[in-house]
Amino acid sequence: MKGFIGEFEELVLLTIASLAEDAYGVAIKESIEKRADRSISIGALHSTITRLEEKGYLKSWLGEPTQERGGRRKRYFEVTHQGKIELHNMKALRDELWKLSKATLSLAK
Amino acid sequence: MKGFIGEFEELVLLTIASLAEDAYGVAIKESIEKRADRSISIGALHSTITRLEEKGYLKSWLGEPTQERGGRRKRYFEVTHQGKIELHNMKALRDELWKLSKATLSLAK
DNA sequence: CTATTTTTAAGATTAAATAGAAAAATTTTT
DNA sequence: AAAAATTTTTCTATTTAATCTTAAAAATAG
Repeated sequence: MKGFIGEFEELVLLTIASLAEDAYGVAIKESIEKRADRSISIGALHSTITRLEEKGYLKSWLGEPTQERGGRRKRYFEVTHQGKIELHNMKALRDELWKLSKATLSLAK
Repeated sequence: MKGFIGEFEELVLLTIASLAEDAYGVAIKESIEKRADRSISIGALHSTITRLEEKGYLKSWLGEPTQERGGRRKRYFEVTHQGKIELHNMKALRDELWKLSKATLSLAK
């Protein structure tokens, strides 16, 4: 067990958090594609989600069938407490490094 | 060619930026270990650095031999303009997601 | 030549991407 | 109403890329 979170794993966790009540596969995919301006495959998303659940950073449950059009029941996701802690840790580290590098990383010519 | 930066690649870039004038292998390794409280191998660091140079996010040059103890000459690193842009993009996306998820990600019980 | 410091290379493991099959629900057709 | 087709979504298998581990090689000083 290692515990580190990859770049895509972190993006998925943050997106799920931002979607709150409506975090299921297809909505997560569309949200990432819109915000990150990057096209992702649903398969890549799903295998990442499975990995995150195994690591204990994500939990899920099946929703009730909606009376809209067709379709399989949605599986909803939520970031666990442990997942939130990891996200906070990663943010704290990056914020510190950005603070230290502010001058160096300026894009001004 | 894809262009995405992995979790460790980003950490390395930020650390190099934060070290400014003294960014060479061993110093980078020690800085990461101290700040991230995570032990890394020098080999993992160097293969990541090589990848970042190939992608154009990092440039390097050999330093002069120091007249201290023995040892090979140091190779110094610097984040390229392209690398800075990538770091800025990643930061902007995460900042946005954090802003949207603030309530959800609170650690309060 | 020996000890030190650092880089570099090779091989194994884990994360992420691609491609597409399988399920479950609704709608249309016979 | 049963069968077939359609829609929406989840899940599986395989390949490719990122990361880790281990250890060898190179350069410098004494």
